[in-house]
Amino acid sequence: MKEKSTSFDIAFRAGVSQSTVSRALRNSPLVNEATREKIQAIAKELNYKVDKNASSLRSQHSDTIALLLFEDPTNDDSAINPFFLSMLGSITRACSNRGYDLLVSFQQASEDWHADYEDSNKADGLILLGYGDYLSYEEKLLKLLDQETHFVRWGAEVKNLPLISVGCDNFQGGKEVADHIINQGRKQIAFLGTASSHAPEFFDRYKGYCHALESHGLIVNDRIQFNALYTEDAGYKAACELIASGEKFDAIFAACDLIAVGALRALQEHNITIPEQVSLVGFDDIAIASFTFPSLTTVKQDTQLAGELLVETLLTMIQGDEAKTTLIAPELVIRKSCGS
Amino acid sequence: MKEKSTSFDIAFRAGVSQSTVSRALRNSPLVNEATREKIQAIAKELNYKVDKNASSLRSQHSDTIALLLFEDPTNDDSAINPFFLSMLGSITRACSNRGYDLLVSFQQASEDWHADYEDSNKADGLILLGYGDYLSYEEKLLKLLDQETHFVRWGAEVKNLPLISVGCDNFQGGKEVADHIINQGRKQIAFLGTASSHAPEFFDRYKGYCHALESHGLIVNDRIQFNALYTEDAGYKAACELIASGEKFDAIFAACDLIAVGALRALQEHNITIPEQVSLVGFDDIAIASFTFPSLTTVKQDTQLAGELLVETLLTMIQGDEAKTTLIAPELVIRKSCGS
DNA sequence: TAATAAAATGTAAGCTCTTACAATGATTTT
DNA sequence: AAAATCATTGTAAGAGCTTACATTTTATTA
Repeated sequence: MKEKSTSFDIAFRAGVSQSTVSRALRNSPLVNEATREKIQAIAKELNYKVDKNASSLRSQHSDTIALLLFEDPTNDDSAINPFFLSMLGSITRACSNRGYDLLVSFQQASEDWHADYEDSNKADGLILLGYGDYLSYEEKLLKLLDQETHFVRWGAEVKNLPLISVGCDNFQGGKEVADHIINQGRKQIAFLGTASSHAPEFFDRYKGYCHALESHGLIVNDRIQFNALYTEDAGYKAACELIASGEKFDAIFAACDLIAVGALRALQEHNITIPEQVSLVGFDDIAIASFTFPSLTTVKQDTQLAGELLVETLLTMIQGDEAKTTLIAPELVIRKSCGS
Repeated sequence: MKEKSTSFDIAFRAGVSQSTVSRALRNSPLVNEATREKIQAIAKELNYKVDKNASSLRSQHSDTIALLLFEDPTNDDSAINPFFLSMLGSITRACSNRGYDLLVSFQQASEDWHADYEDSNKADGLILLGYGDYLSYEEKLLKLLDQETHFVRWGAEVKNLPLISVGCDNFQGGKEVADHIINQGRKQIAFLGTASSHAPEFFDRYKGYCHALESHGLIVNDRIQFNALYTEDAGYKAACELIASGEKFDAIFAACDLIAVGALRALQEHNITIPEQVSLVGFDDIAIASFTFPSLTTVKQDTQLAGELLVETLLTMIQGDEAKTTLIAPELVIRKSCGS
């Protein structure tokens, strides 16, 4: 690299002190307008940019936030759930709109990700993203809390921890799905996902589904509930198990679109027609959902809004203000897979 | 935040000088093993992390790279082409495998993105990503070159600029597509994309297509070539124009999958059957491609490899070694949309 | 016109590390 | 036993900025 100029070079050329340069470049009201313009002109001419490291070191904040995306360890490192990719996109935009830089990093929940970004002053705060088996890293969250690290999570609330998060109203979403299916006259609605707090989002969707069933006088049948986590493959397998079980079912509620897509494949391979014989509904509304055949009825989570909110909430915390957990309203998107 | 400990605190507790702490924490061979272990233990106990800003400032490198993703300005800020999202994922992984942090940022080609990241020492180098109308920012690339900034681009080579890039062999990909379609007996193959150097990738695909046509004794017919850039909407519109033109065609080569998906929609709305009446082929192999109905024949670009290569190449340059431009082999993925 | 207030600039400390260089003690060589 | 070598540690100088505080200049008021 060529020799870089420093604020001293600018100061020398402008005939002022270095501190005045520093102030001028940050548009401090303390400096005379003429002086400031002169300094900024010289800076531009020399291609000068304030050194981020020096600046952050001195001021003790980096105007940077770090996004930690937790990957599904069962997933062989290739595809990331498109839903999170979409979140990533909106978070990136939200940051840039606010003049913040964004550090992105993929993590395994099991690894030593906590205690890194903010402690080393790489970032002023963290966003934690991923379908969360928060149980498996509750201990790390506690440490984060203990260190007074600023962070927000995407996802469900965690029982009795005072965590700030932004999430979708999964219970409501699950309820709307089940209501809709029931209103279409289906009675045996299988659930593909997980009814355990290891996947709190799925669990909440499941609870909403149960609630709807019960309020329509239907009973929840365990024998048509099969476990599946996050991936298309898992969905495929769960659906195969469901079919093989011999249990009757006339609808499937998949806990996320990827699972639904896998289930769709399984159903088609078994020549089960959708929506005639079986209704299928997913959750997330990833791009793929509108292209499957038949197109997939699902629940849209507004990722654009979610990204904004996550960043907004985190910045509030960084500023030292009180932030609170927000719930985003889900939106049922009706397509062909449930015989609209 | 709580009071953070510094290397001096560690030094005090360990009864050594601060410089020894600094060495110990970076596993310098200069320090005695017993001393090092003691220091590292204390550091761990105090939750100490080396301050990234101080470290980068002093050493003049940040072990960080910046990814600039150029958005299509015609796109109203919502969706990013899934292909690039996939690249983003693989780049993130490649960085983290090498212990580098990654700064991600979306940019409009028109804006003042150059001269920022490396000049301010935020990053040691840049990766430029996006379907590139490099003409529109040639001037900025020149400035980057002039400033001796380290950067790699994803995409086609640019005429006579000495730019290092990693790209797909688009010519070859276009050729394979056309060869395949022709071998299936189709003769009037429309092209939806752009035959201009404003979108060099598309142009190369087009040239490959032309080459294949000619080598099979077919002539390239301008009247069934319609402009479309990057988006599904553009693909839809271009296909509509094609249909409205009244020209005969029995196949469509779309310059990217999103265009193909748009074209698919247009064809279906006009009750044109695929692949019976018209074969349809795309490019990129985004996730959606395998879910359309019929599933989309396309050309896969290995994003996993591409990410690795981009990072690898950039790091080579950062180390001061000679790096060279690489071309990735395209792979034709045959599905149902061209009547395999 | 002197006293006071306001605006603009300068001085210097310090943010936390890395690293060249100097110093120490232990070990080996002659 | 003195000289030379090696391993380990310490000393101190920045890297380039921000900011509290001091100072100067200019405008305002009595």
